[in-house]
Amino acid sequence: MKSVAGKEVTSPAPPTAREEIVAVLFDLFRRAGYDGVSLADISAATGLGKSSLYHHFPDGKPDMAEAVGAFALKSMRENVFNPLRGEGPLSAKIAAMLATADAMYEGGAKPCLVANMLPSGAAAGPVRAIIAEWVDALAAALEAAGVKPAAARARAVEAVVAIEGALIVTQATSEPKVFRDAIAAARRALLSGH
Amino acid sequence: MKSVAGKEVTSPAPPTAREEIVAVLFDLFRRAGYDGVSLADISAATGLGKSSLYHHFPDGKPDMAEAVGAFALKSMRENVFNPLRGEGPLSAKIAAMLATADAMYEGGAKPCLVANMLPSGAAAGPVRAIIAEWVDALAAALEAAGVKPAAARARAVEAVVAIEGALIVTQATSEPKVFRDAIAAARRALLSGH
DNA sequence: GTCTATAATAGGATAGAC
DNA sequence: GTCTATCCTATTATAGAC
Repeated sequence: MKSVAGKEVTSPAPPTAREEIVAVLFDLFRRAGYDGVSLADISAATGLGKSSLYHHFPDGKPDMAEAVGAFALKSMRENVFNPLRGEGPLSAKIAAMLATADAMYEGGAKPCLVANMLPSGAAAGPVRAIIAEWVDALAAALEAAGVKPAAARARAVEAVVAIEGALIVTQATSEPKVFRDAIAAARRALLSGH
Repeated sequence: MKSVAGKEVTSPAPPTAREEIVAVLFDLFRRAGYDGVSLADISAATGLGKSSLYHHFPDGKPDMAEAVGAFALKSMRENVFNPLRGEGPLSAKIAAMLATADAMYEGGAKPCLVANMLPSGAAAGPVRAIIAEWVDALAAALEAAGVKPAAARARAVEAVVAIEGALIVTQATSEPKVFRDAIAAARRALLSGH
């Protein structure tokens, strides 16, 4: 059993050492941002010396950020985006997505990697992809349930915006209720008319 | 004429040197976050040597962050929160607030200081106050227009969440439409029933 | 109030042994 | 694959002249 992004998942293959390290890096970068994490921090959190880190990530910190971005994107695809594309009623798919998101962000207690990587510009590709694919997957699910493309896209954007905004406001205020309410509001907005 | 937070404002008194510096610091910190800005960056942006900076901010970078936080809070109070508390119809107050916010964030092109200061924890007091007072001011305006306290607060939080989230998503996607749509949606949500 | 010069430290990165 | 030791640079901060 491995703990990834705050959600327990089972792995088809035993995780490599590198994957274990990346999970630790993910936690560091999403909490403090790229510029807020030093190699000393990483060394302490992983228990590895700097040279060991350079063995796994030859290009150093930027390399680590890319690995974390790819890890986060893969994790979002598997746990959040793909379930939206499956069969079944829209309400079930939305409920599954929101439950997973709630778990990943630990009810708003943990910030979003996307938000905290933005100022540095590190791993910009995966960061952009996470948002873009989230919107795409949501819009596709709404369309599959009969919502017109333009409206589906608008609702999808609004939902992702609400979740990202709620994470910022929850971090700023330490009020988990803000995140809970945002999840509930997103569910209502996404399912209105179903 | 001075340019502050992207919005032209007139000052009752001539701005002190320190205030001019803080305006530059504000721009740096909100773009790159506390950890993404070095004294060398600040020296280059202000044209001042490091010793001059320590003359104005004896405690160094944390001192600068506090000054920027206080500046941002003051700016938000004067330009965003206070207008919400005045007389007049709700629609006018909301319109004024959204127009000012749109100008300050330059249509979503510039990020929010709050979001980018969060990971470091610098200036946490002012950062928290900006969000809390924004919600309070909005809720008060809604209540003054007859909305029940609980509903007013919920709508106020949703509006601030939508704006903060739209700034994140706009930064991530470089799609200014996301921010424009969020402003429009916030206006509709805040005025529903008026 | 600003400058030049200088510390002192932290940060990122590498070499080479095991 | 990990370690110790080392290197170089950036970064923060201070001293003292003007």
